[in-house]
Amino acid sequence: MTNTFGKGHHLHLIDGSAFIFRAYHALPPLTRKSDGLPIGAVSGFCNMLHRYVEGNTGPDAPTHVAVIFDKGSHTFRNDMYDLYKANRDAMPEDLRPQIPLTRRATEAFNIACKEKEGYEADDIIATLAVQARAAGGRCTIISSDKDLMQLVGDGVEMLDAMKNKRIDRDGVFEKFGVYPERVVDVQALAGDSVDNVPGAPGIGIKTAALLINEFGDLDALLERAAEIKQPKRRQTLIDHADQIRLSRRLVLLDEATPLDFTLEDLEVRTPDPDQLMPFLAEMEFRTLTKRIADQLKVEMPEINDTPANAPAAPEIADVPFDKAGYSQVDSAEALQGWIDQIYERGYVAVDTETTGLNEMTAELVGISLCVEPGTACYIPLIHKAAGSDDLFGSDDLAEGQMPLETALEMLKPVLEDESILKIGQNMKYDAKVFAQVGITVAPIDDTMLMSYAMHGGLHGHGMDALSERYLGHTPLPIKPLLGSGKSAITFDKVPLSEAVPYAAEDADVTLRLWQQFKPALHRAQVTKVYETLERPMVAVLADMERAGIKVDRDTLSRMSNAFSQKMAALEDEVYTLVGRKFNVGSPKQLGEILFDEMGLQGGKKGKTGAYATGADVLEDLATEHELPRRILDWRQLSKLKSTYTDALQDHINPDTGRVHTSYSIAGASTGRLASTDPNLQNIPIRSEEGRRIREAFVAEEGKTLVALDYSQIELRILAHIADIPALKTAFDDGQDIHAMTASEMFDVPLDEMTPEIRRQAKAINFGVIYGISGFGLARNLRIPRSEAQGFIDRYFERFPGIRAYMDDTKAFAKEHGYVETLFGRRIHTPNIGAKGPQAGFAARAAINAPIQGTAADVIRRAMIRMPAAIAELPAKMLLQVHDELLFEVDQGAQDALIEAARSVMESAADPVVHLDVKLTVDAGQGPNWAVAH
DNA sequence: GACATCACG
DNA sequence: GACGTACGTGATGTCC
Repeated sequence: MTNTFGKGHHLHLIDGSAFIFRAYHALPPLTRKSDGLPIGAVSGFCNMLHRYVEGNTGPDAPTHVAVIFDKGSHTFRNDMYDLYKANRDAMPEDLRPQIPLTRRATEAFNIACKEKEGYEADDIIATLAVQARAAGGRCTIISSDKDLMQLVGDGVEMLDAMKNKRIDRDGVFEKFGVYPERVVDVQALAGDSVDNVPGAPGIGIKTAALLINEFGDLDALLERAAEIKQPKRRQTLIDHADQIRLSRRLVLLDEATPLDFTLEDLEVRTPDPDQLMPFLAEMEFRTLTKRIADQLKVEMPEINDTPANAPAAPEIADVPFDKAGYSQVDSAEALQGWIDQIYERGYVAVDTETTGLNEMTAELVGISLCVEPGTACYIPLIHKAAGSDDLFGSDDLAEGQMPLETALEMLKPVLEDESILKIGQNMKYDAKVFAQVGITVAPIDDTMLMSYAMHGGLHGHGMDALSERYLGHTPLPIKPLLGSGKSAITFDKVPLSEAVPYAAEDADVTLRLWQQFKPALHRAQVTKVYETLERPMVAVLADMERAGIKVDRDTLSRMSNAFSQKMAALEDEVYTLVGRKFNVGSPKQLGEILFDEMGLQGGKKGKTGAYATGADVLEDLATEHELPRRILDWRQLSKLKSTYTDALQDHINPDTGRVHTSYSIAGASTGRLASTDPNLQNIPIRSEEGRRIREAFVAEEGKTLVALDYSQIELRILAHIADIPALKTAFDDGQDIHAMTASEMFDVPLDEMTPEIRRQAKAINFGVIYGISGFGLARNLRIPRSEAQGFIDRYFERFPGIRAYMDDTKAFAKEHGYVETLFGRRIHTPNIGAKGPQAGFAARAAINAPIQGTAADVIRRAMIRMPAAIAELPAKMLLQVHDELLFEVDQGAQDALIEAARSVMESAADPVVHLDVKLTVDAGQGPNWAVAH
């Protein structure tokens, strides 16, 4: 029988989540030998538990112990403040399936394992610690989390297990400058960027402690804030009193969490070999199993991690590609066999076949699965029987297919199962296809994105290229199956005898790439980049693309007609000026007319022997003759009509009435997204005529478009990376950065600044980002090269950090073959050591990449956090344009959306990177994009 | 399919 | 001392 917990008893409370994360990050991504299941965190966790149990001897040993876990992501703190922990990076997806295993591990060690839905582990810990103290016993909290320090004192201590350091009241004072009972007051003022507790802006722990010690406690401080001597500090506290009180409620732990167990239930129990040994053997931890078996003096259990027991782990190179291993699934029984295999392994490579490349209109035709190299299947679902598509033929389905609904019903639980990792190549495509049939695929891994994280800048990341490069195998091409041109067919018309080997092979290739990339990711030190910047984008972008944006066909159509008329008029004028008709859209014909027939000067032929007739050339010629200006006007209209008013109409989805772009995550080498089909990242804005096209991008009835864009993000990042104090100060003071540069460069006081001088300085600022050269600047500003070089020299003189950054970056690229963003994204620069003009290109690209890439990383982080931050609002994120996010929101909720989204965007770098320069976000709203931007 | 041109950040 | 150059994208039309 157990005694009532009380004097003489000693309770240990282990912060389980802290153990897990420490284990996960301390170890390389180990996988279970028999089947590749990610198991690194479980391994580390077990070792830590074991070490903990071993260390519990002597008079100070605990009499009671429990490991406490978090449960659920939504807690009562989110109800108080929806941005609480909103800037947390999502849990790595290879960690998620390991969480339940750490619970099992705890139980296997015969240690109590507690959690409660809607509460953080910290609250349970607080409740138990207070109970133990009230009962007259002692309590040690095994954690280094500063949020728990408020509990210390009167029998409660903390123990940092890694440093083996005990923290008592004096230890807390050392950390916070106050004793435990005032810790929440200090935290409320200082805030916490990790948990996104706002606090008071500009006040850190030191200042907070100073204030609390002076006034006694937080309530007294807020009440008597007017007495604070420093004016700025005084105003901050007065302005943010509510926010500070909210922060205190967020950091204050709930010491009365309702629990369905008592302290007595936590009494220390000795390990039970019959529970522990089978678990360790199942995890295939050889060393640990042996050690514990010896200590418990029991027999070492057999561990079956050999290929005989483990069909999934043969060496990749050993298994040849052979279609004999590819089967067609034609029945529920056969599919169930595959599903059983998937559950045994915990992962599966998936690929979908559809009727087209556009996920919004394409129909699901079949699904392929692979759980082991060389063994894959294809589940055809709606392939048509041969000849069924004849003009008067039937629409019969081919033989040997199971019903679509049955297959989806069976696969849905697998594809949505938290503990089953779904592996794909370009998973955004497959995720969208599955979303169309009501299946939310998660968790996922994506071989295309793994390659992008490791090999960005080196080569493309399409499956065929990856397979050839990393598997030495050329996958079956799709062309012979579908044909080309007018006679091309869709995949549902492909005979099953050809479809099965093609589709199954794709899943096979994907799985093999994954087995190779998964450990390689860690070796290349880009696991973090992949986990935090690549993989989470898949779901975010899939949702945005599926949402689409409403485009008003009538507006476009009317504009198109107007453009046509203007173009026709311009054409007549052009023909009169030239004296005959010709194709105005042909640069070749135009060049010959301008320079050969009319004899205008300045004609330059490019490498193909044709005259250049670009806008810059025509702009120069416009002073000599009327024709170039007409051509320029015509070209502008032609561009707007063909690319925008006409093409955009063809992209309006008939079902949704909206335009759905597709973003490539792995397209641009710097980390930027690219938008295609249609490209919605280059909708006109710079010219007044073009800008009107944005009027056709409208909000749905009763809604409003909201646009938020980062102000000068690349220059701010440059100021941080190159460490330019003058730029930093200017940004922090909200100055006009180009005017400030001009003033500094040309010794003109700000109040005497002219637009012309400012324009030149602006060009220089941008030039710096692009890897400035005298030639390039001269051409851009249309000034002599020597003058441009003079500007650059002066710029370097005024901001010496810039030149150092450029030189350092080039040297780094030469030495390593890549450059890095602040978040660790690597952009390879294979041409950096080349001879000739190539080297110049590569050097400028290397200088630009960390700046452009860091900005891209920042907005990616904002986008990844955005869904959670706006979950409670009637709003959707629709588009990203490099430094801008566009939302659609119910009328009335605009201001709430702007507040939430701006907060996410402005703090997107936190807590991984602390920028010396603050990021600011401008917001606009309106019925259409022209107004909102 | 290459090239020139031009739309965006 | 000469070389040729601003960074990153995608779509369209011409021409071969």
